[in-house]
Amino acid sequence: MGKGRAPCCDKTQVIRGPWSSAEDLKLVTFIQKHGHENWRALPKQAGLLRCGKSCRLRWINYLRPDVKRGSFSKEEEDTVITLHQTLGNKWSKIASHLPGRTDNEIKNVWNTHLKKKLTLKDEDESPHGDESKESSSISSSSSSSCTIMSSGKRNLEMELDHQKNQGSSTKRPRITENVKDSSPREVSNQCRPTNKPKELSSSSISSNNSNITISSQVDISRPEDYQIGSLLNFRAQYDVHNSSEEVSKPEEITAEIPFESDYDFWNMLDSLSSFQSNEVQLENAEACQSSNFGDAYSTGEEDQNKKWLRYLENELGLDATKDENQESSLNNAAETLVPESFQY
DNA sequence: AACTCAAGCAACCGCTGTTCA
DNA sequence: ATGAACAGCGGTTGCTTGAGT
Repeated sequence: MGKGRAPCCDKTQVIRGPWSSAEDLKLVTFIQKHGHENWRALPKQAGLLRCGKSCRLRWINYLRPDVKRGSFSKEEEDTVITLHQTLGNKWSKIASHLPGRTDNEIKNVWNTHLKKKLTLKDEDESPHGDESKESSSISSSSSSSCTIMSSGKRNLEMELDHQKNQGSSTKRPRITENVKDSSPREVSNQCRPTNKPKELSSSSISSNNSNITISSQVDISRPEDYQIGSLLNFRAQYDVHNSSEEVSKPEEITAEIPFESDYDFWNMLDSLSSFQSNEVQLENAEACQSSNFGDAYSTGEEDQNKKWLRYLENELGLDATKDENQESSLNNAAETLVPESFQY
């Protein structure tokens, strides 16, 4: 026996880089059917040319149904800041306090936003030594990513653009031509300073489901309940319709409320209304809360499985499903993606 | 319009902890 | 007790995108 560990996979035999929609679908399909008891064996069994680690990461950070996406709310940021003070860079520990957020996401937010904000805050405070500023400085960091925007004007424009578009449900996810990466970026950049509303892709599904996971008693078919539900864990301070003192400044409006993601969410919801039954959502969420996603589905939730797949495929831009035959076509597709030879 | 630069994020890398034979 | 196999974690990298010039 040689010392040292064998590499987790033969790197010459695996694909690296961004995941394609087809790969995502393969992975989700497989995990739904069989769970993920063995990450190392999973890629082979699922017909993926990926390292097991890569599959795991993709699932946990992106494909898992209860993953929440979009910009961090002020409460979430405050939670991260607070927890970081006590836990340090224990991202997974911090993530455990933020339902639906992944350690990777929190780490990124910390490194890109929060660290800077705290640095700025320190610089602001140190010359004056004014402790009383603390709360305001953190809430100015409220920033969520959006406050980082240098220009309040731009922020305001975003908000106005929002309002302008609210009546329209025509905003659709941008389907990139690049098959290599249909997914993550468009979604996660919702907070980027731009006048063009960001569009959702596959991850919006996760955001959707995560909110249900968080607040299973909430009727997600109603916007107000969605709003409450999505923020339930953060004491639901952000009533979109009630302006608190924090939203008195234009710069802070978009920062205070993860509104853009909500907006996208509703557009998406419109287009998917036929799919979104609460029961399905709740049961999917419950299923996914168990560590082994597949187990829940092996209990005879075949129907929901199909719907979930259809939904995912739609989100991934593999939208071959427009009519009543959606389910069967998707199932066929899914079946072909998972090697038939593989049997548990 | 073209270019440069910085921000943001997904994915990778390598290490550690845990489990099991 | 030992070491291999595996999952998980945290740090880092590299690509994409939008803003600024």
